[in-house]
Amino acid sequence: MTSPIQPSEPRQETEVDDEVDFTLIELLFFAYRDFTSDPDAILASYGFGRAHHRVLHFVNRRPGLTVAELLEVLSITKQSLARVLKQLVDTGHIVQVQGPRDRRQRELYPTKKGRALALALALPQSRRIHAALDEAGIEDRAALERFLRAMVNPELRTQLDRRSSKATREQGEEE
Amino acid sequence: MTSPIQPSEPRQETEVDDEVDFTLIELLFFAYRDFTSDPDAILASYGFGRAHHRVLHFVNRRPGLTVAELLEVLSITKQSLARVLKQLVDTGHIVQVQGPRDRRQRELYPTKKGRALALALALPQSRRIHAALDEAGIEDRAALERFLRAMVNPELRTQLDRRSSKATREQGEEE
DNA sequence: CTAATTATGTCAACATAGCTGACATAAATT
DNA sequence: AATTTATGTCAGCTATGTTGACATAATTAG
Repeated sequence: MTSPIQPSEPRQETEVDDEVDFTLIELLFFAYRDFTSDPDAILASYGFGRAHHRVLHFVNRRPGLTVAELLEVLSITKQSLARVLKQLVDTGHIVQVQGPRDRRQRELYPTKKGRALALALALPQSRRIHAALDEAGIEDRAALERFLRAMVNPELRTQLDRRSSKATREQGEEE
Repeated sequence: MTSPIQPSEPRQETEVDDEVDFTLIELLFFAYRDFTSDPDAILASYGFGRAHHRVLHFVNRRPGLTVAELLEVLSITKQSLARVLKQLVDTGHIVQVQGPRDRRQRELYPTKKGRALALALALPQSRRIHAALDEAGIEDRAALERFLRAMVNPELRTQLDRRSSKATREQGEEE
């Protein structure tokens, strides 16, 4: 068994075996793994999974978006959405309203209950983010936002800004 | 169609409806979604999924780690790992070596083929990261690393630094 | 007005990747 | 010699995604 040659100089920050940034790849993996772990306990107590979380999040953020718009943001099929959305409607977290201009469309709105759950799920994630910003001593939050935005496929970046144009329209308070 | 009321002042950066940082939550979601999308096409052509990617990544990064260590890093059960690992072994991407001190253990090593695939999968991710760093004009990469590290649960941060302690041990070249 | 298209819903079958529980084996430890 | 540990394996279940086919109602095009 040949023992490997020890390099005379310590390993450089830039890995030798690659032109590939394994460090940041791995940091993203771990950061996101724990970031998504926060809401899981809450969801489990509702019998919900991450799919419900994503749907509720976007309906809460873009009230009045249509089924088609939601499918586009989530990049899933309508059959996948159907099960999860039905449960959220049945449990009174989301309501479907016939579109005013186009009555084929179903606009999706969170109920009070839905907004409360969306907030409860977002809170630990928000806390984690801010604790990390503090701990890391991040002064330039805007730079982090720019970086994350730049990680998104250019053709999909419109999804980032596109808060619902209907967000300020009339919303009958339901439930 | 009632046209929405235009606020007299533009929306503040700090959202009004929440003490919750929806902006960064959503940016993390989209950034990670597209970050993980890169390797999917490659994996599909091998008949592999993201589970294979994660296993191969960590075996490549921590050559010689044991099955138990891999389970800990991935936070999955051995039954979940079994199917995926078996496929990677059968296709010659990973080899299992009986542990030298403890012969019950199986140390996992990537083959040349495995290393090549791990690199091919990591390349587009690394390119995306560096393009984003450039585009966002990130000068302080260390700050980003600190932030991502701080996002990880403290008790799990040891996983970040723990490059395999056996990485420099003998590795017979196989395949 | 009729025909075609669109938005949505639904049924059925399937794939992937996770899970629990139970049990087996070999090696190490007590 | 008995127990514990590391791993493997079988069986069945769940969550979340997929495709394909078809139905309905509403809008749009001709």
